[in-house]
Amino acid sequence: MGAKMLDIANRAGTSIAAVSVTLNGAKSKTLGVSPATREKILQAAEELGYRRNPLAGSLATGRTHVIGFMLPSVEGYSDHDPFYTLVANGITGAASARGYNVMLYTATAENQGLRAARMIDKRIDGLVLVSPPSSSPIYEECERQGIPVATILGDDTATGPHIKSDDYEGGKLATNHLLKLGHVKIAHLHGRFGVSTTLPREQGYKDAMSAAGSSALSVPGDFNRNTGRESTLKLMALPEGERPTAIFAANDLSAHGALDAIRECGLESPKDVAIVGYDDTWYSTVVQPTLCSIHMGVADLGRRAADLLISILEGAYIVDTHPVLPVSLVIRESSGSPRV
Amino acid sequence: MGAKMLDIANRAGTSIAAVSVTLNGAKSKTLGVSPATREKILQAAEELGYRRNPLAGSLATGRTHVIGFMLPSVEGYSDHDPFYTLVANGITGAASARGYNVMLYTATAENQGLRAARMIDKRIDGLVLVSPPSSSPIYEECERQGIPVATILGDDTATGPHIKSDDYEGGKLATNHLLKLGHVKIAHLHGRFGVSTTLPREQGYKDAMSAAGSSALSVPGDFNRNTGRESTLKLMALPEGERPTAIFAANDLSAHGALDAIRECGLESPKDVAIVGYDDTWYSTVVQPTLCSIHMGVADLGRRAADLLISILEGAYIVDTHPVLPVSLVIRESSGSPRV
DNA sequence: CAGCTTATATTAAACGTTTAATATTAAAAA
DNA sequence: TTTTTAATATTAAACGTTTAATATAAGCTG
Repeated sequence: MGAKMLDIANRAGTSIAAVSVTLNGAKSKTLGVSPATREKILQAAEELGYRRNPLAGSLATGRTHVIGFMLPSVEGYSDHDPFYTLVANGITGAASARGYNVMLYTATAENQGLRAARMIDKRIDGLVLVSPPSSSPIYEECERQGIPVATILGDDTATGPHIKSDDYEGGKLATNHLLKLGHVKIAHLHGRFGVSTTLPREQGYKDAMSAAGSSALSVPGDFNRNTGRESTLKLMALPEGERPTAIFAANDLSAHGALDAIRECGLESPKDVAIVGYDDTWYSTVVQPTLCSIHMGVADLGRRAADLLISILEGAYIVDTHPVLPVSLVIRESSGSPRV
Repeated sequence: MGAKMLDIANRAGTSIAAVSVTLNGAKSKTLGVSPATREKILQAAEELGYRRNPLAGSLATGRTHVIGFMLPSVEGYSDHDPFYTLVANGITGAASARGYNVMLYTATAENQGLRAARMIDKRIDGLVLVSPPSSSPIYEECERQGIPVATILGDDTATGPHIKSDDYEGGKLATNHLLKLGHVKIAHLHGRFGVSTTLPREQGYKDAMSAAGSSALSVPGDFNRNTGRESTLKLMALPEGERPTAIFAANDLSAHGALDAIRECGLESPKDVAIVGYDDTWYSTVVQPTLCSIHMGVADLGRRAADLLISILEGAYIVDTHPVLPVSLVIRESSGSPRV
């Protein structure tokens, strides 16, 4: 139906090769096109309303100009978390700015292995993974297929590029904020073990505490609301004097659970207990009191990952394949700080 | 690198055509393969670890087995709304169950027209659009390219399949719930005009009110939190006796704004004003009080759209191209109803 | 057994690009 | 003028499938 290169070549009175080189960047070392023919070809293309067929191009070059984006399979959780929408937007934005398309995959129990392999087969040039399980078979599969993988927020044991947020600094930032507000007994509601962000955030907290001469108190958490609530209930049950007056939670969701617990105990935040969360998710502004949180530019993670991946695909020399993106403190009601 | 059909043909001592027919469904009318050769081919494929190259297949057939999914461009809004993640999950789920992949696009101001066309070019078999502007150039472009478009929650003027939720019934359901709780003065915070869900929801509200012999009162809204807040402030300023004791908001976000306003007036929900929202978004459970809302199975919208689209692509006879998915009422604190 | 039909196979032409290997022409150098 | 180099072009072979058009052999029918 649509015009193809042959049609253009015929109309312009040239060869297909000249058309190919003219219409796309000259890849050939030995082929030059004179300004005159170039002009004829461009005009013919214009007149015929030529549209390149990317499929044919991909078959010939082995490059699809498509990168994959695999959503993790945290059942009934990823579903509702705005986090991934943000990452997705970052990825599609950066990709489309560089002329790439994005293929969306959802990881499920079955497709962790072979299914994924089949889906990926030759269809994408590279893959972006978000906080994958540390030993996903997808890595091997991509290596076999020669597809670079950029990982966001996973273990950085992987060979490919790895984008993460400065969790250690975030932990410090949150803790120092509470310390500066005069709190001494600050508890930390830590994240799920096995998730790469958990330890650095806790370490930042510990270092800030010991630098201030306060003793640290970490309590169990797993990033979920209810676990945050339960751990906080235990904290609130501590005898007066030992009870923390502030809590730094490893994410907003568990901070939210902490707020539940505080309310249940007849206490009030930030008056009785100050809270700082982590992620600055959208619901930080929905919760009552609004949640003071560490912001980590989620969309930037996606943008950066896509950008890095594409640079690698295009053979650029990469200075830093393991960037650590900066975090910032977003002050809201729950920390009891006067707005700055 | 990997084995191709030619390699299999050589090893099995047959022709490429036999391999193609054996390994994929027999499309040819005139080609049969005996059980014996079939077996040889399958074994050779197994031994060589054959993987089909979908690109080459697509080039030959003109079918990619990829459907597109375009996120709308509502700046700074779609970013944060878990709604689209749910839709996306529904789509990828249904697509992958039927052997299709999903290409993710983000609509932006520039790519509404030509950019989108370029991106789509030959890469996808069909497209799913979510609440697109009623006269998007994308429709024309897809028509030109012969690509069917399934629309979720848009105007159903489009020729293609259209999946929507039963907004009229939802409006009725919400209103009847409040009526049954004894409310007489119930206001409706309507949605943005021009969005297809706005009018039916309002009509359902009006019909339920008039059936109950109450008079309707619709106030301006646009699905946003602050507008919901402002309209509600005006409602609360009405003289006692005229002030509504309940509000049905066209979505959860504006319901949330209504809660803001109620709190600002020193009132309390549900004690002073009962609220029912719409969408049953994730933050319905985050807000205080938790938000009674109409649930519309967002993931189902995506699932159904993908399913319908693929059926059309595969030439199935479609009974209902404009399904209306059922809604349900999710009772939570803000309506002041005892849990059922 | 000639003449059909059916089952089973192969050939070769697409699909629309890219690009290495040549070929031709023109300009510069000797 | 002849030779060398550079610029500009074409040819044709990939890339890996699908499928229409044939071909061959075997099994029936009368």
